[in-house]
Amino acid sequence: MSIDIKLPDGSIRNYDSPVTGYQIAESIGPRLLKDAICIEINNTFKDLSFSITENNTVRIVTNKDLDALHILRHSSAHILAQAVLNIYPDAQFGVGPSIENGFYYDFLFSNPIKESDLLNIELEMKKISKSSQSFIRSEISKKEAIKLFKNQNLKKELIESAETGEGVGNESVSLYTNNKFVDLCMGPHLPNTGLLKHFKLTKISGAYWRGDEANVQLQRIYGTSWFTKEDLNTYLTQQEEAEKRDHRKLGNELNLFTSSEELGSGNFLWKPKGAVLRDVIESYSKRAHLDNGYSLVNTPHIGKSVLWETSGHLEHYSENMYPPINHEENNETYYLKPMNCPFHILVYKSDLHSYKELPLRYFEFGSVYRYEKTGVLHGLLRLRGFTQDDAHIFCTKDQINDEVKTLLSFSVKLLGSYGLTEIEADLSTKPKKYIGSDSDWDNATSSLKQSLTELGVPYQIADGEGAFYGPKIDLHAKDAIGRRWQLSTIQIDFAQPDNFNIEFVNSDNKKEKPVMIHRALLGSVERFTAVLLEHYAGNLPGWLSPNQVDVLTIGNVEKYTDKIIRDLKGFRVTLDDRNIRLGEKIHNSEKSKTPIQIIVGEKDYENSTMAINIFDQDNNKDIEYKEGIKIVRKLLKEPEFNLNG
RNA sequence: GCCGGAGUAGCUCAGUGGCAGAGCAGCCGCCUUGUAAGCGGCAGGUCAGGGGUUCAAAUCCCCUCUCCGGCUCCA
Repeated sequence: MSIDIKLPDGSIRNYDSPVTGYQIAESIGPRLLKDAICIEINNTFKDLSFSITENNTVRIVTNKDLDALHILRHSSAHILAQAVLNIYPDAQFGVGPSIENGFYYDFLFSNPIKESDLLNIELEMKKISKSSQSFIRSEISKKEAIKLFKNQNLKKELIESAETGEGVGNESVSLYTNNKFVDLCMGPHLPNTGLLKHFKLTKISGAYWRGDEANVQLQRIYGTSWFTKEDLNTYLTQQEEAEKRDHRKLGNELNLFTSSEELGSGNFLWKPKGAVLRDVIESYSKRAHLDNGYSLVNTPHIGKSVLWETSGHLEHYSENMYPPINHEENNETYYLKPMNCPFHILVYKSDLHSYKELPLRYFEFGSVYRYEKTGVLHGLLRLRGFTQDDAHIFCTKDQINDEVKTLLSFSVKLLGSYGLTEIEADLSTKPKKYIGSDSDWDNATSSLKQSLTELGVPYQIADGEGAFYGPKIDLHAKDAIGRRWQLSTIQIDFAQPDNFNIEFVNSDNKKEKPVMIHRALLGSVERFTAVLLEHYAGNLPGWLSPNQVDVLTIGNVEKYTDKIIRDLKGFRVTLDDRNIRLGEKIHNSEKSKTPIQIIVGEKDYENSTMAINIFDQDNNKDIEYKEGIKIVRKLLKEPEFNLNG
């Protein structure tokens, strides 16, 4: 008996049945055998030792393959657990998958371990790696498995709960053994532990058992693992690069914003330079809105409780709302607003509307307050008080299609103006619990889908992730180092028009309910500022930079600098005419990340020239005056916003 | 909210039970300065806040606040 094995290049090799991945790799070449990690067969990955008994197509996965990294990291997690159990024999171990860039394993220790213990665990892992232990797969019955893991309650629970996954099948369970360490696992694994060479344990954290807040909290150890030293170093360098871009660090260094223990968590104070940056960001967006069919509205920060009862916020969202503000004398209760929509609806309701007016688009930079759990707060990215570039569009059902399409294109253009040009979308569809008719949902969802397709925005479907009152699109932007940030959200709402009973008069002179579209494009101004800072690593483009030009003098050229500052009126220019060396002035200017330095001395005054240093470019000396001013103005020009361009 | 780590001058940080420190920034002088930090001096502290242990606490213990890394959450 023999079997034919077809390889990805189309060639067919004949073997005596059964044949393993090892044997196939070996028959092709010693180099391949050395690099082989596992095999892919019928779209699943199997160990090299897996025995193939029938004709099939087989791919040898090598350490050059992206899929192999996943295997490496999964095996790294096993070795981590093995090391931990060697050092802490009474530790309980839970689950340990591979994740992006690395792996983790969850443990329950009798005494919590500390970050400083990681080094010791890492050394133990290195020992295991050096001894090159083979990973051997076996299957035993559930009953036997429970006996085997009699001292491991977490493992027992995994086996007993009988969910498939983590090596648990219906009747039997799959195990992997290396040396004396046994773990439940579907595999596949590296051929042996010796292939784990370039790794690092990175952090330690808490994690709920099986992801449920009600369960015991385990200690999770994270690590990263790679096939080559270069890859590991590249990753670690990238991490450092990301740290340098941290907006909290930059915000402090560049004097943009600050927090205070006395102020309380989740809110920031904007210092003069930061406030300028905010204002530039907001002004640009506001102009774009006003030029494209939006009306500006303005609404307060608090509203009476009846408003939040009508909107359903008190029923559905109260956990995230600040506690009520009671005015006992007047027997009134107010709430800080967690969203702007009820106020915009009140604006809508204050007039009678004709179908001829629709769509009506109300826009506001609305500050909202949400009582987020302390642990989730994160710089400007997750706050308790923040400002949405919020708008609510009131339109007819027939107008949804056009509105969404315009909106998407508006958002992509707007984000692009700030320099975020790589946009991807998530389309969230009908959840289990929802209101409104199925046909409304279907129509709205297909409108969203159609707009994404027509505008060529790549998207994924987030099945069942929509809000209970309507489907939505979230836009994500990729930054300069490839991170994905959620920014815009476009949400169709069938509920609020009902809750507030808002209407318009249609062409038959009948009252009809409009549909509402909620949308925030930058998301929150605070969060957006943080994303821009991280995207540009603090080196903001000229038009956004809080300070645009530093004029640095050599000697006394007051008349000349007066003229320069006059000719750059309207731009944000700072003069440094102190009696210190030029090198120091340049150093200070660079440190503050000012994009342009104009340097002038007496020679320049006499010749009517200037030197211009531009961020990230070669320096230019002896530029003729008018030419220099022209260059600077051009560099600082804000991008044009043209929706149809 | 939960687990773990941390909080020392405006900023970055050193200081593990025995006198509160450095660099930068600030202020005052000197240097007249042409492409990434001239020189000298002065000033700056509730060691996050409160309680405890100790002859003695920035340091050890407890509580609170704030921050950091995660988990959970983000209708």
